[in-house]
Amino acid sequence: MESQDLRKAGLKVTLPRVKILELLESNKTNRHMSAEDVYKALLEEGEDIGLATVYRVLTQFEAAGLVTRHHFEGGHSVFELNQGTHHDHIVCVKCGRVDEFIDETIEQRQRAIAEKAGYEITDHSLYIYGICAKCRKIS
Amino acid sequence: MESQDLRKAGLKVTLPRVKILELLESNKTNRHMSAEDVYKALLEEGEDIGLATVYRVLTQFEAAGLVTRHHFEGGHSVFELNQGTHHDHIVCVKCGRVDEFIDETIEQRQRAIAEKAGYEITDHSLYIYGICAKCRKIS
DNA sequence: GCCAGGAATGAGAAGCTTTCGCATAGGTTA
DNA sequence: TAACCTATGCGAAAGCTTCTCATTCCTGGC
Repeated sequence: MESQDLRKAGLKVTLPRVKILELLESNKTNRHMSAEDVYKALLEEGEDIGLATVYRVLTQFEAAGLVTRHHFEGGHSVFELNQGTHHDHIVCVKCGRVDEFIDETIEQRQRAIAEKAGYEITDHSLYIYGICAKCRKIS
Repeated sequence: MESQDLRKAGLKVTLPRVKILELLESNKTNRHMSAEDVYKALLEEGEDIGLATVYRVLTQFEAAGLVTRHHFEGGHSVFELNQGTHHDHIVCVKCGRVDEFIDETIEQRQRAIAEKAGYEITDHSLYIYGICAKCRKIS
């Protein structure tokens, strides 16, 4: 039940928040959605939710730790529901396809590097950009 | 001599391009400048170069391989002169300080991951975000 | 179940970075 | 040096994100 998650996060249970959370949880195929994507998907469902609200809600979700915001190249952000474990991303520069991966070796090295540089690590982002198998066949 | 670099890159030797390249080469302390930074620095030098030109020139430099464009969090880009070897970045979220590091282990792992996922790697970006030693003392 | 009060929403305007269009100025090559 | 073509500067415009504010909607208490 989504309303429980919202309450736990200290957020009022409102229709836009429930709908957006439902959408993110149901969207198994494309787990990485931009604010615009979310907005359009809601419109198609017949929900009348403003773009400003989508941004507000997603920002609140991020603050509450429910979603993670990724800054991809091209100047726009995508949001992803936090479920399961941490992972990094490999992005196809041709078709925008996003794959995920986890590599504990890299994670360890990052922690070691931050420590050596005197940093207290708060976050990290690793993106590999490339051309996926499908796009390589085409071109 | 900067004009040689420009010619080699297939770019006409114009005053804005020379000035921007000089600025990037001279700026040893802050090697990561936003377009706005470059624009302001040029104004302070008395050069009358438009912001649009700064963007255009930096984009051309990027295409020519002279500089690299980094997409930091916060929705703006910074540019860095390509000199020496590839490296990644660790950014202080408090004061904006940027340190660099190289880790061959991580590089190797990335290549292996891309290959396994069927990608032909074109680029990658690794940013570690944290709080630097100085900022940790303050707060 | 209903009401009051404060928080959330929607719509449009505004902010920010980045790009575009066009007339003018500036390199370049012969 | 002259003519050609490209680069520049300026303002406008685009794209994403945030803000403003009147209106609507939850929530907790009755």
